[in-house]
Amino acid sequence: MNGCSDNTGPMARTSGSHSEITGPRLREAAQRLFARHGYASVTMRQIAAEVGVQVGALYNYIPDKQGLLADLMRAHLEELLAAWAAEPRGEGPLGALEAFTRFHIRFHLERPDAVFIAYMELRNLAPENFAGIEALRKRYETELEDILRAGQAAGVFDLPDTKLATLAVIAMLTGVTTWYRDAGRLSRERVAGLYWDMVRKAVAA
Amino acid sequence: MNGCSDNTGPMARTSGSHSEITGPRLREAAQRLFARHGYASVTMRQIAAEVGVQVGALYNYIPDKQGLLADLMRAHLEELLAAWAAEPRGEGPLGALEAFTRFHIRFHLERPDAVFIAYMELRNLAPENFAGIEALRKRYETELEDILRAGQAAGVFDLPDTKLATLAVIAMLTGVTTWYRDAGRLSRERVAGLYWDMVRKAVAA
DNA sequence: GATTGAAATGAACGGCTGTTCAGATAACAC
DNA sequence: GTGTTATCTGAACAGCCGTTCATTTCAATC
Repeated sequence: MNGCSDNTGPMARTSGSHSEITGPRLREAAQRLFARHGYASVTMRQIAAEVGVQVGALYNYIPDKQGLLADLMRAHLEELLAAWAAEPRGEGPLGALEAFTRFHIRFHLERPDAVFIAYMELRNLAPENFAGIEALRKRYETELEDILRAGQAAGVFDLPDTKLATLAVIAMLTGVTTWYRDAGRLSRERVAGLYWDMVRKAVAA
Repeated sequence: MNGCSDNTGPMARTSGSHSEITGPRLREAAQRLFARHGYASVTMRQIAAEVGVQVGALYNYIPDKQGLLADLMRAHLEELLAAWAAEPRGEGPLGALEAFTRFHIRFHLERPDAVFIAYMELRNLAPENFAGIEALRKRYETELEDILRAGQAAGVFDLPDTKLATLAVIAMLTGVTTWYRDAGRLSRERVAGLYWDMVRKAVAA
């Protein structure tokens, strides 16, 4: 009689095994809430309510709140690196830079919550978690830096300081997540094209 | 016998009037702690300890924690607008854009804590505070947008979407605060120059 | 030297925090 | 139909949260 999402009465596992349901739902709820209100402001009870479960049940899936945050960030960054690794590049440094630009904007606009967390909650990571996650972030940065360096070496780009240019381009591109809305006047492809215009000109020789 | 900073014994006002000292010190401590650990993670007791005072004393200077955050952000943004209003502009849209670029980087690098708070703690503002502060932020954005629009009209810039270009440039410039360190290899002037090179090329006709 | 009032103390308030765990429940294996 | 095991409940824990306030302290004023 009680459906899976009918929590009007006391129960433990109402129908079928929930282990494969609750785990993902927990991560989705936490991601949404962390992005919306910030890690420190979100309580485990809020997350539990969103999942439709009591607080204690969450600890069947996570070691603690801090571990949950670290897992979310690590998963996001690893997905980012894997997706970029699988992304087709254009020809030469210019083609690679265009591929990176369009990929970065597309990937980030598809995961606003995960992006928000990855950029805003670094300071809430315990030191032992911070190191590994910062390393992943660095690896992604290096992907762009390599492209810029290759273009500089080939004389296609004019960048007096490759490292600074890397950070400037990434900051500019990531900024799109702070204002873009699906209901806005610009499509994602149009936005990516406009950003690519600016990036191309900014690094051009 | 008891110095001002000697808090080994019970006392209320050990020497001189503290009202003109404690207020600013409270704001400085809060700004530093909010920037470092995030608004939600910082407790009033931490702030009080930093000031060298008991918790209750803080409430002689602020209405509540939320009001403290709002005051810090409003003060920062008003200072930003006032400083830009007093900044000498170069000639024409290109000169104005260079002035804005160099001003933005200089101003932001001089106040890393305030900048961090202004960009990261917006979601921790109560709705009634958010509206006013968002309006100030918008006013600053408009300053850059006006420059770009003027340059576009004059044919000096080539910007298919002025609004998007505004947000892209601001994001790129503000990003400098996330990596710049005084002990690094680049001076602030050098950094501003390198960013100006990229901005100039990115918007160029 | 007595009075005043700003400023700080120290303790208290109710409520919320992350986390734990014994016990209840229901799906599954046999 | 019995036993096992994964899963969840419900309650509890100790501790911290923002905020308040009666009281104390002391520079300034008369």
